[in-house]
Amino acid sequence: MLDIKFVRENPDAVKENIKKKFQDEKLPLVDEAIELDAKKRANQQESDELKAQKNKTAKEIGALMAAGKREEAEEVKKKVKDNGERIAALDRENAELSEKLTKIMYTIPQMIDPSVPIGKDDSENVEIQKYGEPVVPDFEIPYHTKIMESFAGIDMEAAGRVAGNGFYYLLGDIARLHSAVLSYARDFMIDRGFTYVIPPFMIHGNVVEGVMSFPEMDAMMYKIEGEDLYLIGTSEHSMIGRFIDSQLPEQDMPLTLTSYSPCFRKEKGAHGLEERGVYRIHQFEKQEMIVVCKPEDSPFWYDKLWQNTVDLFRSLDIPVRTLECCSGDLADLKCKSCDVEAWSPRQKKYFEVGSCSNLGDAQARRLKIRIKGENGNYLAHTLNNTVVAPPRMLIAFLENNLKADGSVSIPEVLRPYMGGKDKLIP
RNA sequence: GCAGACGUAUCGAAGUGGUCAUAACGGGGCGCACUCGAAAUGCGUUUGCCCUCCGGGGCACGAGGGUUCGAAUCCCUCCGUCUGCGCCA
Repeated sequence: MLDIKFVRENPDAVKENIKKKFQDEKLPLVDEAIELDAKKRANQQESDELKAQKNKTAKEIGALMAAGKREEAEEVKKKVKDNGERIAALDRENAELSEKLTKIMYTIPQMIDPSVPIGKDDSENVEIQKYGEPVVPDFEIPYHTKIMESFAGIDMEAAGRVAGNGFYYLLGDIARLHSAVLSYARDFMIDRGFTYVIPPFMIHGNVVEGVMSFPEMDAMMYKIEGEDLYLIGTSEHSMIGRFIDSQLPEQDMPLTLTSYSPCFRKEKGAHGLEERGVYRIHQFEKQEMIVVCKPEDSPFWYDKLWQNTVDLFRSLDIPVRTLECCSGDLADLKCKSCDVEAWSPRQKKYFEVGSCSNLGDAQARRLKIRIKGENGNYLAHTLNNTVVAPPRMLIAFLENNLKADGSVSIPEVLRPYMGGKDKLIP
């Protein structure tokens, strides 16, 4: 979300930004917003003036009453020009204008970072880094559910009966591997100075509205019946929600947090052939990183964040590449983002395992997350990134560590979490 | 979940229809003075948002409504905290 002042003063830059994101249909919104804003300000001024008058008169009456001049007070009372209705009408109209304006402001995309490559859609995303050799072994890599089955590690059928499509039972070593990856990821981030957090897994509607757009909410969030509670789609929701309407002391910056949570998503929309198994599911677990920092520090943290994910995957012998989102593929609230993708030797291509975003001050403006500095307050910058999100991550893990004999080797860093085992044998 | 009490600044807290909102009183923080330095003492300072013709104006006493010329104060709804009881991993 942009600052309306910025839009007012730089309408051309805002329009240029919209064009860069190939959303020309949104161009008229800019002038609409400016018009609504002007109307709103004029209204507020009139309303404020009337209120000033009203306050003044009420005070006069008060002074007379206090002085015991009851009759004079009654006189002034009679003369009070009742502007109440006019004030109420103006305020009501302004509430409507504000609502309309906010809706538009939510729709106008964030200014993208100048470094973001221009492109229409994800086909024009740009590879910025590649680590490890994307090996294609000389034996066939089965579909990930088949690998899991060879260890008696998954029961999709029962999950379907019990909870429906999009759920899973993980069993035995595969389940242990799942927990091991999360524990390892947690410690990996703690070692890098992040504070471990377990947040609420359900949040109120107003927090949901603060952290995402309505269409997103509708497509993702599960609501608890009869309660003002939603299951979180990612811990980012409750992690950022924690700072709603707060002023953070400047000396505490940056806040570097790593949170664990289960994630629940409706995943409305098409499910392709490659999205079977545990690739796209209604429930998964995720270790996440969140940074709240001063505006000038957010580019530094952005690079640091996605690099963390790359380092983690490398330590597990999984080849990865990092793909920067081009302007057209960038979500409206983000000013820069990239996906970390892991190599799939079965599909012979990379697939997304993490997503790193710099939201700039967009979330902070919506949620009023400010930093209290020596020279006044200013909006914070917020960033988030996936550390690791199993069971999807296990797909990459199993495919890359599978040996010809059907065993799966356990990288050294993970062994302490797997009871010392160096390989899993079917 | 039930019952009672409470919600005012950085903390404790006063105010119960008008001159009481930067907001009494006290603590904390910061600055200054005294001191070789510190403690003690004294003086000063210590919210955020919106609009602005830069003179100023408006809003916020948990949140939202209502009564009134005027609400921290009276009424209604909701939220939260504490205490007791109940229930529970």
